[in-house]
Amino acid sequence: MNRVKLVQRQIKDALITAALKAQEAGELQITSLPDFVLEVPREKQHGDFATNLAMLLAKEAKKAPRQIAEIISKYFSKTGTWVESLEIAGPGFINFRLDNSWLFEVVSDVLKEKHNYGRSDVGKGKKVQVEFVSANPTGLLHMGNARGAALGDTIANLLDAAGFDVSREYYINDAGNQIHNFALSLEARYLQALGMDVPFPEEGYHGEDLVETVESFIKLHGDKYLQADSQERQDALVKYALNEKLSHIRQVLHDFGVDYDVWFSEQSLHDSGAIKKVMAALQSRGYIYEKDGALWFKSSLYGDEKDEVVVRSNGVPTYFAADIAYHVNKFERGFEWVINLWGADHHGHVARMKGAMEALGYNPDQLQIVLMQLVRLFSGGEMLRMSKRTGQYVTLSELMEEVGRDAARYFFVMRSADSHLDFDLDLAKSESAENPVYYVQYAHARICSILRQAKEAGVSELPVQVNYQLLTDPSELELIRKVADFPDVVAGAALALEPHRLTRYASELAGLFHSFYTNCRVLNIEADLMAARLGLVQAVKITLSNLLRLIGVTAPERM
RNA sequence: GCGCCUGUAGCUCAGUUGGACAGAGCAACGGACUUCUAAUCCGUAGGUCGCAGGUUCGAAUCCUGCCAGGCGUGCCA
Repeated sequence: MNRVKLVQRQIKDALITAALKAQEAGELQITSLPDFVLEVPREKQHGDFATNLAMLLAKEAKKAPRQIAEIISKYFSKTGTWVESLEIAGPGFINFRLDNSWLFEVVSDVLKEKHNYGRSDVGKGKKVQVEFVSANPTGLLHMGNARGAALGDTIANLLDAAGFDVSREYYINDAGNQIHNFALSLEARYLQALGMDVPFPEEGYHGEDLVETVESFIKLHGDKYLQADSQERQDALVKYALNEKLSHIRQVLHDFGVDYDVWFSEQSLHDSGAIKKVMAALQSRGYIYEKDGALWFKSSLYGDEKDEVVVRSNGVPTYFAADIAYHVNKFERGFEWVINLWGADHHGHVARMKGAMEALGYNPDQLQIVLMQLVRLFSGGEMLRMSKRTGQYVTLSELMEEVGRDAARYFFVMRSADSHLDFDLDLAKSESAENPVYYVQYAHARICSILRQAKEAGVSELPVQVNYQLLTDPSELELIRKVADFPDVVAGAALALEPHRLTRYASELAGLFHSFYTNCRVLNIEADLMAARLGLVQAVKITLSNLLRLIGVTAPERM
């Protein structure tokens, strides 16, 4: 259990005891205690913690909140808590001021836990799956995919740190219409490359990368497929290109720091009969009907605007049908929490997907879709227009070349998923104060520099007993307080699936360190104080590096 | 038309289950380097929380209506 939680629980217990005593004494007319909060006030003057208990009791006890607060504090016993003093303030808050000693135990905790500091077991080993990116293997990864990669991977890291059993998965759309278009595009490029004047399909993939794919195909097979049957030619091209595209995607994501546990093929759902099976199940439960020669799922029962086709009149299942089978497969594999990251342009798909799960007897609440809004790229103050259809877009590998992996990952995680992301290329690559990534990394580098010099001076080993009571400067205490919050920040961000809380916390922690750094010297001071500060600085280093690892950003030793 | 997301300081955005005078970074202005990295720190200034109602001890947060922007509304994925 982390220190903050421990301290909070002690105060809450003491509050409950106080309220019950007041009730027994007949001073409070209540039958039950509300779910009150003990929170950290925004204003430092309001103490270390504050509770709204008295205000929540006002109605039932038929007394003014401040009066109730008086009664509760009269019966409040400080023994067994860190509370030094308490006061009644504002409309009826009870504010608590704590003895700073509890903070010093945090430093020892961090030094003991090292790279495990921040981890918790709130997930209780529950099996959770995060599916993200899942870009069509017909082209290169664009900015939307990049944001998905950074967010998805960080969410998975967070869940892992919060004690879930996490699996990362990539769904390969290697079936359906887009593969057909892919085949036609490849064939056209192939024939063009061999000197034939054939038109390029309107709905095809116009990207230059396909020309290169076909060139390497020709290097391998020459004009062997020029005379071949069109179907045979397309099959050979698609097989080759899918493989090439997928290994490329896998490599780029790996370079971005993202590695998957499972790559799941859509085609396998067609081949295994899983789609047919799940359609039959829906049909027998009465959720399917036929209209205009096609089979429809009654998604309008689940808040969808209208019903959705699952099997086209030509007998071919739609993407939606495959997706239903895919999600059934996920639940069959025993995942208790299934998380998907989708672009906001797929939001229309959410209601029917959850509806299909409900129709099949699964709990739709166990399927959670995180929607991310679109990314806009800015350079020189101008927005870069992008179009996937014409193949004109900035790819993930280009972005990494341009701004580096650290800045890219940090920037994508910085904003909450449901806000539009304006990605400023100039800012991301600027090596200056404006760049938030460097601000955080710099704090880590500064600490490493201190520790290097401590080592050279032969003072890096902390004595067995360090007297942290010597840390009394406000900048020291605030810094420790922030370090103490880390486990809760991680657990909270994990459960809410909100990785952007990490970057926010990162800049706060780094900021407090930089203030401490200007206020307090660490080296060449009195030995006992130096030991205490070295301990603190090491604890901050551990916290920063654990934090940056979650975001997928490096913690440099020098800058 | 309908559905989802967004609207908070000049700009980019936080604001966790409703809590005390609404926060940060950048930009602007003024300061701080003979001592552990100035990619830093300290300070000043800046807001009718899109608009109008409602719910309550209390609303940026919940409800209703309206306005603006994005996305969706395919037998595409």
